[in-house]
Amino acid sequence: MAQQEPREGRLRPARRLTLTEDVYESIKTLVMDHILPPGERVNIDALARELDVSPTPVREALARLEADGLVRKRPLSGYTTTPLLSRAEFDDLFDVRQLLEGATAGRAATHASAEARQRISAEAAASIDVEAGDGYRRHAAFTALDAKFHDLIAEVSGSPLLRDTITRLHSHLHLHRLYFPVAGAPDTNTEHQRIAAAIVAGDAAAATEAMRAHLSAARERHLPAFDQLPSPGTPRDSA
Amino acid sequence: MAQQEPREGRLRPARRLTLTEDVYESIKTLVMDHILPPGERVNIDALARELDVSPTPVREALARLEADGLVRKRPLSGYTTTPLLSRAEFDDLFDVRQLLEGATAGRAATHASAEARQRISAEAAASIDVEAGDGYRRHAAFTALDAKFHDLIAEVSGSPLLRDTITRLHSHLHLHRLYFPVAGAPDTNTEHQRIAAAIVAGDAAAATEAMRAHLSAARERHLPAFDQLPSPGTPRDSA
DNA sequence: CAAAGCAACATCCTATAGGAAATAGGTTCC
DNA sequence: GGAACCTATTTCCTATAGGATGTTGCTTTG
Repeated sequence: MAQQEPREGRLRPARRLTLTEDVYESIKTLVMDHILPPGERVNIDALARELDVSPTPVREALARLEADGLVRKRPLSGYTTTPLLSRAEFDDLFDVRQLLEGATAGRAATHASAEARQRISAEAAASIDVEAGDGYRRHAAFTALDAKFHDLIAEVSGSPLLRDTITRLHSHLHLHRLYFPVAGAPDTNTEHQRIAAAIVAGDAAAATEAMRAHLSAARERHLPAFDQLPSPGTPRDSA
Repeated sequence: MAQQEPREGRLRPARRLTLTEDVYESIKTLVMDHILPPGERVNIDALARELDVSPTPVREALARLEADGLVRKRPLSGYTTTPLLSRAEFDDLFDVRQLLEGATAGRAATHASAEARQRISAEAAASIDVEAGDGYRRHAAFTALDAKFHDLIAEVSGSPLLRDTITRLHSHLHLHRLYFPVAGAPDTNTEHQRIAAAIVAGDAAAATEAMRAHLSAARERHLPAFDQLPSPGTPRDSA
């Protein structure tokens, strides 16, 4: 077969050694940017053609994405992208985040090394100047920075399992899908700095409280998304 | 090709509609029962021959298992089963369990319906009479019952996401792999009943405390596993 | 005797082909 | 006019083949 040809691959960033890995990231991006709309059916062959690979790695990537909860698979009907968060799922997500991330903040205040505290402090300060670019780019950059800050705290908490558990929630991906226009960036930065200060000071109780308050405020900020969209969380028939 | 032949499949319980699903469960069982030893390389082709299917569904099932954390994939070297829990990972697991399952117990005490409280109470009582069979069978049955009890509380907690998060820890699978001989079954049942009583009484604080105490005690019961095995958690070189 | 280089092997990774089931549309009957 | 049935198409699911790469063992040289 002619598989040794260079082939003008469409989107393939750097060929990380395995095609499946690249395909996995590509599909994740497609889901995030609504190029694959929520609740829509995913055609494996079409996706393979689009990415210019064979269906096999696509299938493998989708299996991983299913375990991540980003797509669902109905036995003989194919894959569909996960619908947007319903209001109940949204509240559930933030309840769990408060539990998990409140714990990471508290642990970070206790366990973090001096160098780690430095990094957190720097990260909280750096996220102020995200003001360039249009609406979407700005939102994407802000979301990425927010995710980085939260992951940094989880990393420093000293519990790899807790960090993995939080990562698997894919909070920022779901929020990004749910709500495009960003609001309250200054508030977010202020809250981040308050969390960082508590961690640097080594006050576990204060760090936990600051994180929980931050998530509570973030939850309120995202709430309008449910009013402006036609019906963000109407569950498709999943018989 | 001759793929429409009935084919005397070796282990294929009921053909749940998709081969991949069955293969997934089969491999999970193989990992649990040490037929695939911890830290060992997994040969895709050999596994496919063993299960009498083509490599494709095996590959797809392994991708899901990797997302679950039961196997690891090194880019061009193949899959390996996850090593047994190290002492640090073991402690980490129970820390996270205390956090998560303490919360489910508390929520269950508050949110559960009357019917749900009934089920929990019955389940805690039923798990007493697990005494038949040889060592391994007895252990497997006990592990399954314990998992069922914990999942029941998670289900009743009213947070689907929290339940999924706990399920993804695969606590019982890891413990099962780590430690074959079971000990302290009566203690476990007593502790379960204490948790159930607190939930039935609707005392959230007591339920949380009972769950955390139970997990703390269970952690102590499992601890000898690290003394008797040669080197349960020695991390293989993972360069 | 040890270390580096080379060659053979095994294994993974990707691509393609074909059968089976579900879905959608049109037609016919009541 | 509506509903049920049938047919055609699309899509998924499984199987097989071949190229590329990593690994291992052996040989050779310093």
